[in-house]
Amino acid sequence: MKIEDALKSTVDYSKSTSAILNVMYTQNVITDSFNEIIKPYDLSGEQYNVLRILRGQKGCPANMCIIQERMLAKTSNTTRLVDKLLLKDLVTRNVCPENRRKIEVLITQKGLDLLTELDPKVREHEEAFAENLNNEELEQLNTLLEKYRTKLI
Amino acid sequence: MKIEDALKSTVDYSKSTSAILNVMYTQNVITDSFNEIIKPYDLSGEQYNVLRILRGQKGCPANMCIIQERMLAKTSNTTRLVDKLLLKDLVTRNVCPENRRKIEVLITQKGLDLLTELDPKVREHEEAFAENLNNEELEQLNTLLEKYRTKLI
DNA sequence: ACACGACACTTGTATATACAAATATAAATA
DNA sequence: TATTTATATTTGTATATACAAGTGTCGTGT
Repeated sequence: MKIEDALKSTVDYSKSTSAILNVMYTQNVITDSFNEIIKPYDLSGEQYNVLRILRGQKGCPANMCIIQERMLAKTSNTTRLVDKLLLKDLVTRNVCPENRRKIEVLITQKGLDLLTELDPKVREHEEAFAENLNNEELEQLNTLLEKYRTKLI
Repeated sequence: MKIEDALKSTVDYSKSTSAILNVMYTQNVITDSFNEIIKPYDLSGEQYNVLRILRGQKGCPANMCIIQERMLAKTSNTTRLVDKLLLKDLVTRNVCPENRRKIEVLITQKGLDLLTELDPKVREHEEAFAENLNNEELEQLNTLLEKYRTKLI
């Protein structure tokens, strides 16, 4: 569906405007659909994202800075996200003994089990969108988005 | 920059995963850069979006439903967004006399003037991203995103 | 050793997102 | 006409985003 129809616009947008709106709107569609998946698990999308980052550490503890720079939204508040995960026993949190400014965050077995349970559903979600394109188109989309967001100076 | 580098991932993602993350991350880059533009005007991105929708009505009042369905994020709370705009005298709000369930929201001259001032900056913002692609690529990106988000049943 | 600036994280406040429940009005139906 | 159902909007609560200010710790230079 054209972006103009999705947003019920009566006028056509320029290609530049369409591109911005297409990215923004597509992200909203993806997020809405992803929220459907994790809703039963009492987990927010950002909390899931943090858990994924922690699992990616493969046992090596992550401090707040590392989590922050791997998150999609660079400005979200990692402290409070980890707080929520801590309350659910999905992570542990300890002051780093070598550098007391840092915090060591680790995913618990309960957290890992939750991710394992979600894995097939998340994969299905990704595939559902990817299947709308053939392999070449999917590659093109990735290349174009990487190029599109390039900040020149 | 590849999405793996942007998110400091040590492993490569599948094309399906990359696509999701590319859309999400690109949206964040766009939003962050747009927020820079409107920050001096004491306006949030969503508030700007509502003002744009109201201007698009060309004098015809919009009710909450109309605003909602034209917004990028369908689940945002229109009532409270309009509240904020009302406090800044950027819109007016009245109960519709024909159907007292509905609310007639109109942009004020002050709101129109603000948009006029922002127009060149917003256009520049759109162009800055669009310039990373040539005309054919930009069209491709739009087509691919429209195709990508298609929900099949 | 001490002061100073940098670093890592936390806290506070405002706004926005997400979802459910509540309210008010209009339309449909018995 | 009275009751129910649908529509339009508001309100409440929890979470997340955005940004600024605050706290504690470390590293460096004197």
